[in-house]
Amino acid sequence: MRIATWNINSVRLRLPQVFRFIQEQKIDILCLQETKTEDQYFPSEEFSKQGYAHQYFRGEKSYNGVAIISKLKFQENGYINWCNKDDCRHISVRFGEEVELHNFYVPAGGDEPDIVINPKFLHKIDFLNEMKSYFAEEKKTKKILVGDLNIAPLENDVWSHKQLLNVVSHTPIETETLLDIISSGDWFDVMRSITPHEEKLYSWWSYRNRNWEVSNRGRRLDHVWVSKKLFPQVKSGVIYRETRSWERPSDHVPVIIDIDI
DNA sequence: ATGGTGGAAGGTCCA
Repeated sequence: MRIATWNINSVRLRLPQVFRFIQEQKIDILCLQETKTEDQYFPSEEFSKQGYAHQYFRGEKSYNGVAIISKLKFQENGYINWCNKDDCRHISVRFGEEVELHNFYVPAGGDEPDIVINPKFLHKIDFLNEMKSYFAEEKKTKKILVGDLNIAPLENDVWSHKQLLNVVSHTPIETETLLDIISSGDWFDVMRSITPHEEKLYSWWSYRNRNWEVSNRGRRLDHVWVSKKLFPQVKSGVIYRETRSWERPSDHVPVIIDIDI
């Protein structure tokens, strides 16, 4: 089974890229973030025609929005309004032999990494703390967690650890909290579990850098985690960099895993 | 220290 996660930054604008990706890469389950559209405008029929009949999505106008589209049948598991906000940052489904799949879009957090003066950063930290208590509680269920977590937790998840230490996405309070969620929830960070920590890994390159490929100032903001007992079933994982060179690309690229389920 | 670009809007907010 092939599962992918991709922050698409408008699913309607980039529908052709999504189709190209899921066809070429033979994706079974695709998790999208930043769909940026209300449910009534989600391109549901178009996905059905491509063979992805099973869908669960939750969006709003202009901002946020998550979707799971699948060739395989699943049951809707629901969603959580983290931080008591109905802002469409999470959905989950159950498929196969009782496997839970969570799709997250964690708040970006604004520019200023200070919870006192920046409410967006406070929201991000609160969101992470809620994730931590939620996943630390129940570890028996087999789980997969994917999404744009808007944090690059390790030194080689950014182009310059030193220069980004005070930049939102790589500050100690964020990276430490994210690593804490991973360890207290018995998660495996798939891409890092199969890649030496000395090796740079990025899934996002800013639009503001015109020559993104040459400057290569990326960050690993997009993640796939699996619960400990599922990890032996993971066969491969890849960050699919190619899409960043496509016409009118998203600033994020997909992360793909193959897992025996 | 600043600004650079892109999306949904049709203001500006957000990333």
